[in-house]
Amino acid sequence: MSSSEFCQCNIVHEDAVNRGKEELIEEQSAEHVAMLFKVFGDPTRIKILHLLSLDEMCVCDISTVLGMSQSAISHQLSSLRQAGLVKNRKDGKVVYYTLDDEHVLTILNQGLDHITHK
Amino acid sequence: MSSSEFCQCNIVHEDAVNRGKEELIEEQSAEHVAMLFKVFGDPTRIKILHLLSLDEMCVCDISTVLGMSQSAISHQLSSLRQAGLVKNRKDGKVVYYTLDDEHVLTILNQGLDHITHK
DNA sequence: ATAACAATTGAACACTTGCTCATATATTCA
DNA sequence: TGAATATATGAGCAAGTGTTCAATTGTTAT
Repeated sequence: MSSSEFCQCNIVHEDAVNRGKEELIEEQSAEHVAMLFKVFGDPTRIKILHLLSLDEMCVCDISTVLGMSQSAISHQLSSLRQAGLVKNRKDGKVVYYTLDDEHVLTILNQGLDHITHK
Repeated sequence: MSSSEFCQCNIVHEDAVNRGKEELIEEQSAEHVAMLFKVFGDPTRIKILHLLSLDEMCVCDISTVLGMSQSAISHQLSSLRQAGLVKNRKDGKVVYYTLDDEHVLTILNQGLDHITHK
């Protein structure tokens, strides 16, 4: 019933703590998932993902629709690409972006669903 | 086929842009969803949510399991509470936390699913 | 080759975030 | 009441984020 270096409490619930320690998600997984969600955690990126769920779009189209600089959009697309949420194809000077798979859309919709049914 | 103030491109795809503008997610919704995902976008909060999916836990238990200060955990629980992801009940000096609904767990699992099947 | 141009990239900067430390609040018990 | 203690909160700070601005890359057309 002793306390740890991190907690001055005397009444740690041992069974809950032990079970927690056993089944604790791996550090690596926690960071990986957090990184994934972090990418969804910006309104500009949400709007981009939503747009790409409608149709393939080039950088210029997206920046026009969102009323933001092409550079800002390009930076965000870079994040989305790195996170594996979008992919692109090049046609001449123009680069077209699409969602990488529908799993991405599922997560987005889950979020939209959560905020509307609350 | 003209450019806007935000984009120097000459070849905007009008139909894609118009459709995008029509169906564009509302600013408010985009920010709301982003805020939700942002809360999932931290490894500590992921671990807390995962722990709470196993069992109700008090602040002290969580800080013991995660090896983090009680203050740090309390701050994070405050974020989670504000986002409506967890709720608490008070029993004497001890405050027990649980997930607010299983919708929260669904989103978390969706994320875990995504990173493992990739 | 040279100009034009869609997209990318890097640096800089304001702003946000997650922790620590110190303090406050609230409940229990002597 | 006063001491002990579980949790919450506020200030401060190092690290991270999203935008802008300037410069670069890679492709097309003259």
